[in-house]
Amino acid sequence: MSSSQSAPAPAGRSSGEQAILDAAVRLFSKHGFDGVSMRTIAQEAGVSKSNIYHHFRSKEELYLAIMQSSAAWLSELVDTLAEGGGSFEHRLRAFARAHMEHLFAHAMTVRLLLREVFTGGEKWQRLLIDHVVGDIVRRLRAIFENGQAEGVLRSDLDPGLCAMQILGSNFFYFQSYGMMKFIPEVASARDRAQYSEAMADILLGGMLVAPATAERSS
Amino acid sequence: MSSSQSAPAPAGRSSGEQAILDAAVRLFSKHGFDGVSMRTIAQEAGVSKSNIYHHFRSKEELYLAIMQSSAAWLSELVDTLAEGGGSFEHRLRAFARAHMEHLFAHAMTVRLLLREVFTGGEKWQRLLIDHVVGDIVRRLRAIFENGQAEGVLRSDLDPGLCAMQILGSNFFYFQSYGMMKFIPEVASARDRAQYSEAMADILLGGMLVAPATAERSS
DNA sequence: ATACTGACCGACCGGACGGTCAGTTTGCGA
DNA sequence: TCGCAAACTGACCGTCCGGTCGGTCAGTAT
Repeated sequence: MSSSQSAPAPAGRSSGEQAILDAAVRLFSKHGFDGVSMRTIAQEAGVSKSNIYHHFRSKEELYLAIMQSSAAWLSELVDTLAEGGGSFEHRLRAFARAHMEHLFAHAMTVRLLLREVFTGGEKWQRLLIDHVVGDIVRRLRAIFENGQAEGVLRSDLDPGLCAMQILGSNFFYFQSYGMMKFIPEVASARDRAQYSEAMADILLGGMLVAPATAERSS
Repeated sequence: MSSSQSAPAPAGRSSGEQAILDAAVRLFSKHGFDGVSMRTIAQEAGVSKSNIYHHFRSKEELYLAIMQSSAAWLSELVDTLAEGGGSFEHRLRAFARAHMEHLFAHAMTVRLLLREVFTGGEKWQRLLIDHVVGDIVRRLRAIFENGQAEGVLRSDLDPGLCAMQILGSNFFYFQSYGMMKFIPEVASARDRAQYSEAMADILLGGMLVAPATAERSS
């Protein structure tokens, strides 16, 4: 859990610069922008504070660089999420499971971006959505639209809304994972794969024992 | 949206102290602990910085006081969430809708606590769970257990896991609300009541058009 | 009048903050 | 081997931070 989880190195980065980026990602994802000082980053990276300013104009620019490369990196990884074929149900289960693994495998980066997506300013939200979130939503939505075209998915459902259900379930699980062990009522959900499977069961088949094709009443 | 959203005033609080608490809740919920200075709070509350230290020993204690009263306050409000009777389906829909309204009606307080629940230390998580989150989970779980006892809810589902689905959906919606307008694919979900209804439709009846009672396969 | 209290304030403290700058080291092509 | 740019450093700057201190003032019980 120590070395390799960070953004790519597109241009030739000096070892020092890379150390700075690694330390910054680690610290910012844990404590947020305001909770990390340049001195701490420098110390953690094993370089002088001045050296950071040699590579980055300001704290904001460093943060920006991290966010951008993280976003770009995650965006590429999203490509691997929904590459499979098979039935609608199989594709949806595969996507949900892959997305869940994806979140935990790159937890640091995800947490970093999540903070900005949920509490950041509009400009950041737009950027992140355009480059990361949008891709995921679009891909997932496509699965649901295909499902409707195949006649397998209920035609009265909004595909975008279905996508929200899957993503919401996964993101909430990801965010809650650390504290789930303190809630005995849901402690059984600590296994990711098991949870993902159960979630798909519910979303696909519903909760009711006698499925009356769910008439919608106000 | 200006005056009354804050914790209760259990003991006789001076107008100054209440102003401090109000300002602190507003600022902390927006910018987090590290993003707010005592000077800003004092200015926003219309009192001197020293006055804050007359009422609270330190910044941490002020934050603590806010979190505790917010948690206690929300905990009381939860009582109103699931007071109804009726069928399982009706109770679940009512809870989901009430919880959703609850989140948005007290957005500031919710955001304040959410930050600590998701990214705070273990001690804070335990406290918040014991006093707020636990209640909600337990209440919701009870609904599902009743549903199983009535034979309406599928017996192979874990009630705690079902609760996670409802809560996850609502919390994710709440957190994403600000940025949903930027994602055209889900822009149709901007209406809370409509979303809540659609979510309940999916969770209750499932997504598939031919419900085969969802055999679970690995 | 006296003594005491809680609410409140302006001035101030040491230290940490983001950021700058003059200068040294290092890697590398000519 | 020289030269030069890039990498890197330590000392330093002004500002803001959380927190303290001495003191004012209205109210109030004696």
